[in-house]
Amino acid sequence: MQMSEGVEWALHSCLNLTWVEDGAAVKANRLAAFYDLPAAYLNKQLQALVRAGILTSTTGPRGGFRLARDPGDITVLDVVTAIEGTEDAFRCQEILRQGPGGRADVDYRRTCAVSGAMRRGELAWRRELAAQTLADLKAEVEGRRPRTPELTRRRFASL
Amino acid sequence: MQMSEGVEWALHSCLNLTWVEDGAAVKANRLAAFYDLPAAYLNKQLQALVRAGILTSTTGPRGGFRLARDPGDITVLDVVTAIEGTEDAFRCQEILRQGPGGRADVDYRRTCAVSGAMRRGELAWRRELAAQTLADLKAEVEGRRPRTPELTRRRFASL
DNA sequence: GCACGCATACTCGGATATCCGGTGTCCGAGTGCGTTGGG
DNA sequence: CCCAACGCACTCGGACACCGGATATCCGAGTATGCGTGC
Repeated sequence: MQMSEGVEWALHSCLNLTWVEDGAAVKANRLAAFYDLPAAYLNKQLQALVRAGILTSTTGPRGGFRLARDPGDITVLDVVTAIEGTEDAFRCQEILRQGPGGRADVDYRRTCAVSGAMRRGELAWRRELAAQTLADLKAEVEGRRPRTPELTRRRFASL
Repeated sequence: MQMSEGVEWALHSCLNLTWVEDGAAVKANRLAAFYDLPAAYLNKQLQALVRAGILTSTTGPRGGFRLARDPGDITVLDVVTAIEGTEDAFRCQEILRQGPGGRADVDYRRTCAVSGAMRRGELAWRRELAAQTLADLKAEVEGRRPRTPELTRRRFASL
């Protein structure tokens, strides 16, 4: 079980977008160059963020990506599910149906004890990720490295 | 991000092992037939449980697998990590190192805010899974379906 | 009758193929900008 | 000088290869059993 590395890229890119001058669109090209990532592949991840309503995209010259809403309204979970999808990591195959007393008309994803235990785990995971917004991360970074906003803008300008 | 289906097999198989007569070993063959699973592949998962110290194996005639310790001392997390491995789903690639002010001598897996957020999420997940033991699941099932122990033993006997 | 040794069948264990989703790349559709020509 | 229309360069968007890990399988190593033989 390993998460797509696109999640890390997406989170950092969204964070960087909180520091650009308000309203300015950033090309996928520059977002990729920021961390020396493959541009075409990062573009694919950004598209997923657009479909999820986290970013908005503009085509043509002076186009690019920008945050679709306030950083305080974007949770870490939003970004993760945009990339990884909404389905749980643990997919109950309902193997109990093949066991003794297994019924075809029972939804074992709800009744199976094993499935329930795993679901509780993922629920805790989601709850924790949903409790943190991009604004929280932004504030944490700025508290630790105050020059980050300026450095970020400068780096984008030089790419 | 999807978990190996072996996790579901392992959890159900361990649960079944809590219901066999004390001290009896069950062949991988029978554990697989219980839910109509591919025997050779389930065997591979059971080996992982043996390496993790959750099961003990005996070769030769009358051999098979049995629980290595009390069901109350086996957590759901133990089984999951035995199959999936101990490393986190989110692997911080430390892309900050390529950004402005990135240092080669800093461990960004500890200092990066994004990495920290993801780590907190997985910690909550682990904590939840570690809070539930096989004994808990066993009790839950027996409370809901009292005839399960008997049915399980009978099914193993008929395979 | 009993004990020992051996052959045997049985089970786990790891090495070996196959398949699928993530990774990486490319070219086409659509659009805003700059230019240029005319009024 | 101002405006409009055109061409163009630019960017996103989705379609197309490639690779590593999960899935699935098989055969060999090791062992407890059961039998046969000798005492």
